[in-house]
Amino acid sequence: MNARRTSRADLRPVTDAPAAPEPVRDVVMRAATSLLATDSGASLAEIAAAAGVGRTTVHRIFPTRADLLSALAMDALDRLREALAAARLDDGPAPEALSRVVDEVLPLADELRFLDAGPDIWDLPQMRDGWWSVAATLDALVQRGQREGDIRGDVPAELIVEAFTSAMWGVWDGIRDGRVAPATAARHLVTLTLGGITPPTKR
Amino acid sequence: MNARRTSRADLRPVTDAPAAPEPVRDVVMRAATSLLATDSGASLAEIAAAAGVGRTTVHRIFPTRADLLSALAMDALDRLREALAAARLDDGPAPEALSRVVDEVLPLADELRFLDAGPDIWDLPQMRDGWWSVAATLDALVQRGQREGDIRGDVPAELIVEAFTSAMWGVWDGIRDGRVAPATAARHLVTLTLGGITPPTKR
DNA sequence: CTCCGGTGGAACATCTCTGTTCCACTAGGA
DNA sequence: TCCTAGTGGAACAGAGATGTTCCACCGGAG
Repeated sequence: MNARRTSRADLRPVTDAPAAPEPVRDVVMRAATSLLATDSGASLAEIAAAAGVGRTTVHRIFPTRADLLSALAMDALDRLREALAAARLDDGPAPEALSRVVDEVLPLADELRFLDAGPDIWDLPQMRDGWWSVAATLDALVQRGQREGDIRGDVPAELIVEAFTSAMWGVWDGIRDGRVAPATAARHLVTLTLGGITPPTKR
Repeated sequence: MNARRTSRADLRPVTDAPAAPEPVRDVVMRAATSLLATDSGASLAEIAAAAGVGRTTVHRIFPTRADLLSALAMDALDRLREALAAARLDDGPAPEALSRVVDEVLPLADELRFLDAGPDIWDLPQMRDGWWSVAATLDALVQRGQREGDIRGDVPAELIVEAFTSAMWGVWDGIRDGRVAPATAARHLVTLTLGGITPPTKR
């Protein structure tokens, strides 16, 4: 399959690349991501309509609804893992790494927002496992920070990770609903996470 | 209706109060609360079964599913408002009031957890309005703290409230799923909220 | 031009949930 | 004892969604 695609591409002159037609699969997934973000109960018919394709076509690519959700979940997890990789969790002091996590993950809001929608997605074992592994990665980061004395040790790492990730979800929501300014959200979230609400002058 | 109930009660001797039979309505609401907390899509049939009553009876009390959800939402908001009242938001420094909020609200997890389940509940205008007013109350508290110099002013109040409430939701989840120890959760959450993750020794 | 893969549309069976109606039963009060 | 309100069960219609099948169409490759 890959070979065939490659050979076809090679036949074309590289110069006037005719705006490679986006695979239908991707169009459907984008539409689903965007639709499910605001309406977790969106039916396959609605998703198909939003993607501009027939319901039959959706069904040909994703035989069941679970297949579609699963593909979306895998995609989301991939992006998340890429973001964590880009944050270089093992480099430098843990708090700085956490700050990079915010910078890398927060912009993904549009593509991950749909996750908070339905429980259907979290019912997928792959999703639970994948998320668990992400949380475990962050756990390890926080624990490293605690060992190295850069993160307070009097609060369990799991609770820190839980509060941290939840705060990020909340800020996503706030951005979506217009309660939080997108541009400065990352910086403020980092400030809060590192220093809490106590003003710097009072410590 | 109220009068009739009162007069009946008055006829009984107060001494051997025969364990007043719990109104069916309350039984149903409790069952629904508990069931929806883990399965937002629970059908009325499942809820009725969990409550130990017939589906017909549920339907007699709550003509439509929306009526039931609405009643649950109102109940949850009432409890939340009571908790905020008990936290005496206007007394003393704002950070201490916030800390009391955690102490009062966190134990409500069992009764409020079902809120994170379905979007159905948040679609109710009463729920959105009610929650909005709760958030506004917290906003005001944070702003007071900022005016009085007890809460940092370089982060918008809405973002603080957003991150704070989200962290609380997250800790609820963590408790439910066994990732977070219930007994110490409130204290740790307060510690994090006030001081962030930076160890006290490093400031 | 012809063929053919991919597509869209229509129709269908099936399932599940909701909301409604009707009837039988039972416990407690008059 | 009889009556009645409240209840539970069964059955029904309707709505919506899913998954399947079949067929017509179109555009590009040969």
